[in-house]
Amino acid sequence: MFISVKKKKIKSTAKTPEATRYKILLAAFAEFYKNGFQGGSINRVFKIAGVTKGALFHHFSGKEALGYAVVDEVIGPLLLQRWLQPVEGADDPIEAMKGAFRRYTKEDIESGHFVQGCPLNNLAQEMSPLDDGFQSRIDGLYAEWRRRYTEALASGIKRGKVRPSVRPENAAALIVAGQMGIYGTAKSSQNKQLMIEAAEAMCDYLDSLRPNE
Amino acid sequence: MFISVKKKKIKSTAKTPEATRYKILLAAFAEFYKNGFQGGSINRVFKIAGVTKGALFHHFSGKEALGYAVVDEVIGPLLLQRWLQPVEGADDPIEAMKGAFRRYTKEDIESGHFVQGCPLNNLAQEMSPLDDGFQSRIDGLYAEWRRRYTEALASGIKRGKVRPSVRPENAAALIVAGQMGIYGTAKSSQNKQLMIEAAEAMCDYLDSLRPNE
Amino acid sequence: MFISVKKKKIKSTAKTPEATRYKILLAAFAEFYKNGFQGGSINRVFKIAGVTKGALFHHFSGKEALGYAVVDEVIGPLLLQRWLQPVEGADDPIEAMKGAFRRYTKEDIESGHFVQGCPLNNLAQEMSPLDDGFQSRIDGLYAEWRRRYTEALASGIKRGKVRPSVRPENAAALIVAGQMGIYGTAKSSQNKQLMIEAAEAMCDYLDSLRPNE
Amino acid sequence: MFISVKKKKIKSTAKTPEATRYKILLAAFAEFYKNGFQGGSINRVFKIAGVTKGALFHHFSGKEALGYAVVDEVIGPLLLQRWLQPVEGADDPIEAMKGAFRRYTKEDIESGHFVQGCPLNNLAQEMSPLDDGFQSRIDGLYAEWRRRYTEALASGIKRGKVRPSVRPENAAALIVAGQMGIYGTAKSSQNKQLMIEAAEAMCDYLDSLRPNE
DNA sequence: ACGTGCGGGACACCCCGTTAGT
DNA sequence: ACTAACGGGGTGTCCCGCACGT
Repeated sequence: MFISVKKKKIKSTAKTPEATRYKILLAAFAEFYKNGFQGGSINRVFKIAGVTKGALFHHFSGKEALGYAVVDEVIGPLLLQRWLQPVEGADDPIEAMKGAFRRYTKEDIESGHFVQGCPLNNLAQEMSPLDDGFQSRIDGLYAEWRRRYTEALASGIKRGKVRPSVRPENAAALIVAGQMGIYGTAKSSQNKQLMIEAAEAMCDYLDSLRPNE
Repeated sequence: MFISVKKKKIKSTAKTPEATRYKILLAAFAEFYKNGFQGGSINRVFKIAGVTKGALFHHFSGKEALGYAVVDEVIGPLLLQRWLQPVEGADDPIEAMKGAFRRYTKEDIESGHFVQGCPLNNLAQEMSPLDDGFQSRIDGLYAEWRRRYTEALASGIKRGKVRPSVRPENAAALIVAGQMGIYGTAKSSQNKQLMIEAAEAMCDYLDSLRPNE
Repeated sequence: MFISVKKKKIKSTAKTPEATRYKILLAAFAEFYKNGFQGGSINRVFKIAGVTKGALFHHFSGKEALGYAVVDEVIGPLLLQRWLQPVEGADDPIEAMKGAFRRYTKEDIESGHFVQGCPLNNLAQEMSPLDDGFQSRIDGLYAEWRRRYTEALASGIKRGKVRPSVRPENAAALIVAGQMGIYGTAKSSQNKQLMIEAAEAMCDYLDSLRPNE
Repeated sequence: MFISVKKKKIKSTAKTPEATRYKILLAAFAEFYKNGFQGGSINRVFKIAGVTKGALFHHFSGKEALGYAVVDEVIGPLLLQRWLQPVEGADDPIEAMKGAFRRYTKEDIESGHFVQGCPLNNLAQEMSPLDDGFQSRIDGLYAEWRRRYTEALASGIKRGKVRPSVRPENAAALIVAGQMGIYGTAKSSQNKQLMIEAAEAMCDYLDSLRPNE
């Protein structure tokens, strides 16, 4: 080499902590979504995120903390946006639930995501009995979900949109559980048709909650 | 030592290969039930089974084969006995389903097993997207389950025990999925009351399939 | 934001570099005293000192330099004050040595410090064969100690307070070594009584250096 | 390659568990002797021993267990052979102690081992305050050492070889402690001459225990 | 049919040090 | 003078599976 050009130190150390942290979070979400929490690898997480091990451990104190952050900061907001906001303040809760349900099952079938199931449900099944931190976080999300559906049904009863003999708590419990079951079934069968069938039956069930005219 | 007496090999190796194999299988079932397949440890399995690693690898070619055998030889028969036989040839399928459902949810609540969920569902959620061997075995079991419930509902329609407008395939899909969801919910909430509520709602749904008289 | 008001940097960084440096030094002393140099953690040091890693590396170029500074600036002065000054210019060196010895063994037994041994000895045992920088510093301190005790004994001989057949170098070597050994024994046995016994024997030895009257 | 010669599987898996175990033990002794227990590396141990990590963890459950085994199975016997057996049943305990002392200090000076100190003392200084398992093992060895020296001195008094005014417990405590101190001093000063001087002073002290004739 | 010494790779954690910035 | 993001490498641990023996 003739002329020794001073290597411009690109060295994109970057110092954009929020962005770095979020890259890690998203990579961890994907890793745990695919391989589960126990099967997920921290080494793969930081490689996929394109950061170093040091950066990961700077932002998260360990695998557990990373998992908790995924629940709190990724899965929670996702749940809120997908399933809770659509029924919030809806005039006809049954219609709103069916709408959200049809929309997202369709989306997940088309994108192929359905074979990996619901991220929240996956973590719930794997980690709830093993780790209290996960258990309380996950149960908190489900409880909130049930609470809002219960409210929506109760206010639907008041406005004559839902049959008065329906007990909102029980129905909400079944709706949420059924949803988990449908996603779980679809995942284990890897069968779109089956998902559609179960979704139709769920819509039939929802319709059965309407007042007999 | 003057005379080397051949030690009489009492060595209660016992030569009961079937029993050995079954001990391993049960220990593996318990281990995977508790920690999942990926989180489960072969080392713990053979220690709990009270055999050596060599014995385990003699009977099963590896962790994967052991997992498959657990599905085929432990979980499958369990499923059959618990959920399929009670509705087999029942006069009133809805009553039979409700009966099985009420009985086993009660049992699992009392024994505390409910916090660990359904063994089949656990494996399904964890391994279906990761391993085709598990996926096909598990889906086979669920498919059989749905098939028999579909049949039971169809024959119920013929005998006037089920409303003719019910589509048996869809209803069976929801019943099976709902069951998974209810067990999953109970596991992640660790809440008996919630399990009872959801079970009640499921029974309401089943009643809604009866003919309007 | 229209007008960017410069936040008045109250920021009590305090700009007291000497104080910061000393806090780090003391924390490092404690950490290395407890866990050894290799087992000691820089991360713990700066956390205990209540400063950041950056501050630590600003004042000390690395772990090694920090360790050296602990020897030079903490352990050295401590040694001087405890063991050297009391015999400095003493009329009866044997009495002075016994006095210092009795006083500090008593103090360390009462405070419980004796179970952690002598900071200098600890570092000496761990690091002398591994690192020349430590070795020369530590040996320097011991050499100074022996030198002063040798002098004290020699001048004691001149003044008739010490038996002339005593070779001051050898006796000083044993006194210093014995002291190390006694602290080491006490530390590994965690036994006060043993420390007292050995200290008594040491005092007997010192008395044996007096002239036979 | 024309003729595919079946590679004779030399594969010296060997299956000589005792030999393997002992190789690991010796390598661990050397590693911990040189770098201390905390600074010592399991990775280096099994590489030096010429075995694999699997073999190491088959024979020892972890670093701690390996360290304990080094104390029990290497250092203990060494201590016994070097310092305890020579005074066992000796007619003149003082002569026997001086003999052992002169012999081994000479050996260690010539071999150069003295710069690494006494293996037992090293571990004692490092680990006694940090780990109860080490502490009790090490203290056990020292206690045994003191016990036997105490006995030897007591029986020496009876036989007129030791001055009756000597308190055997105290003297034994100082002898053992002094020995530790001398080895420690030699190690930290890396100075042969100093070791000889201190050893001479120790012999003088031992002579001072004889009856005044 | 079963026991065990052993192989080697992956994992989570934690460490010390650097550097761009304030 | 001091901060925090970040770089990587090393550590002890544990795991699954093999192969030789009995």
